[in-house]
Amino acid sequence: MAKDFTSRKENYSQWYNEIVAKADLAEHSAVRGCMVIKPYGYAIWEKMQAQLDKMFKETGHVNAYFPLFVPKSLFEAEEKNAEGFAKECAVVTHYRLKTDPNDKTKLIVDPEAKLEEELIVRPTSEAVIWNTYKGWIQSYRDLPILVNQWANVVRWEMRTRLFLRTAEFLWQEGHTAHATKEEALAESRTMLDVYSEFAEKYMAMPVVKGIKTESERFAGAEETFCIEAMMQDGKALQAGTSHFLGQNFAKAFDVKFANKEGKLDHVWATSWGVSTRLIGGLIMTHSDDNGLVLPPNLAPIQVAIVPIYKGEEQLATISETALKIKANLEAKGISVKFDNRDTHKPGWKFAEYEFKGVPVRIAIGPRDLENGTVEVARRDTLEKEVLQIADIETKIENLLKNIQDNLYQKSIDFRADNSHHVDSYDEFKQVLKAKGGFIYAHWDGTPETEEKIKQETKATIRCIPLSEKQVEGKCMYSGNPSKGKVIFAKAY
RNA sequence: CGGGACGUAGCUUAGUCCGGUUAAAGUGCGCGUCUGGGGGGCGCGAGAGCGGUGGUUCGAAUCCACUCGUCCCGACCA
Repeated sequence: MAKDFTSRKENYSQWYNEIVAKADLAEHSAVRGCMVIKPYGYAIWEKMQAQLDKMFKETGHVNAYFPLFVPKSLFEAEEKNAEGFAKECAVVTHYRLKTDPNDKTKLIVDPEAKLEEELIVRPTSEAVIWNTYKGWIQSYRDLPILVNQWANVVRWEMRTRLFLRTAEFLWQEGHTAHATKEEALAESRTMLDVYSEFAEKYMAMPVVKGIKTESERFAGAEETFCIEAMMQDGKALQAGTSHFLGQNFAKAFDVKFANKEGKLDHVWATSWGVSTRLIGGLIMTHSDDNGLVLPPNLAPIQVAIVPIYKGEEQLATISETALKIKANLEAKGISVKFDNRDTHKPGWKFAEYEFKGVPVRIAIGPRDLENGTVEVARRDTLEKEVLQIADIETKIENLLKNIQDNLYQKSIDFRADNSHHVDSYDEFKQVLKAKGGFIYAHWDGTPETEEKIKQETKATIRCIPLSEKQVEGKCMYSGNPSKGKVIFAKAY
């Protein structure tokens, strides 16, 4: 079994860090707060990208690329957006280095090479993009613009954690322009649905779709929709956001179009994004005390085949069977690794695939060849069974589906067990302390109350859930009228 | 940015309080050998000058100052 693993119960943060390190997903880099995403971790990101990209295109979007740098004058154009991100921007002030006259082995910033205007390393791309859209849009015939970009952004965070919060991260950001408010609103809801479908079907991570309160809203947005997931420590993770930007950016960048009536109007906008943070969510949703657990739909390796053999001859015989199974599985679109490395023992490989979260492992040894069987182990439950080799491909295919469903169901159950409804503030504090998780409670809709609850308990309003039937009541804190319950939780 | 902890071989750590020969162990790595259905055994070998800089001292991993970085708890945030 896995050795030297911190358990979730012992120390949840340490457990998380160890999984990231030992499953070979990422490591810290020489640059403060920035990570190196290692091949195995990046492979998960590629799987996510491929699926999301497909879904974006199915909903009519196309990809483009905009620059990393944002001139300060553009950045400051949309006031609220600029203000919201100002505290965490990296700024380029010079464009040249030169040899240090005092030490020929060193370089210094050439003071002669100061930029006339500073460049902001994008924390998000609304500014450059809307400045560009200005040139693309004259008429309603130019709309809508449905563009996505895969990019990196930089937010100079104080405290970073691999995947969950890094100073530089990878993401996609969709930026759309529309002729009407209704269309833009519908777009932001469509993308919210894309995100939640992706989270639930591919990540097997249940999410609550909701609306952010004013204080949690994206800087520059009229409305922020979000998906919120629950991690195994009961804390909430904002897994994706979709913003209805109103006409804020169109006004800031003077983007107008002539409508069918020939009148000029400002364009309506949305933006939406998910990031490498999803990998953090994926880890914290499914993994256990033996390491990473990956849902089959996103696992870079879905099936690992481990031969057990003595001598080259036996390996050759086993390889024949193994390669046949591999080919048949691959024909079904299943990714298979036949691990015939002679440099590691079977037991070592078992352990490795286990903490790397490979959903299914097949072991084939001489005993199996005699009996016409293979040993199949599933990562989610750690169960092993010996199966007849006949039609093994269909059995594996079904098993993968089964694992995917099981992980999702387990997460749904976990969330249900850790969601609570409360009516009074005392009860709220007690449940928050004793159980954590999502707490549904009435709130009077004011930022003041929200802030006070945050100050007193560290819990924030994660969202106003969209699916809940909104039943009126009284705010648990102020006693004032409430339009419906909202979700409180401690968050990442 | 505030509070706390920590930086010694690739990794995990002992040694630091109370300075003193050649810095110790496990694991990992290399070679050989026996092995092979859950991180295998035995033998041999390579590998660090103790995060960095500057001080104190006859002598510094150990004491002092500064600095960089990491982790945890807060504040901020996707």
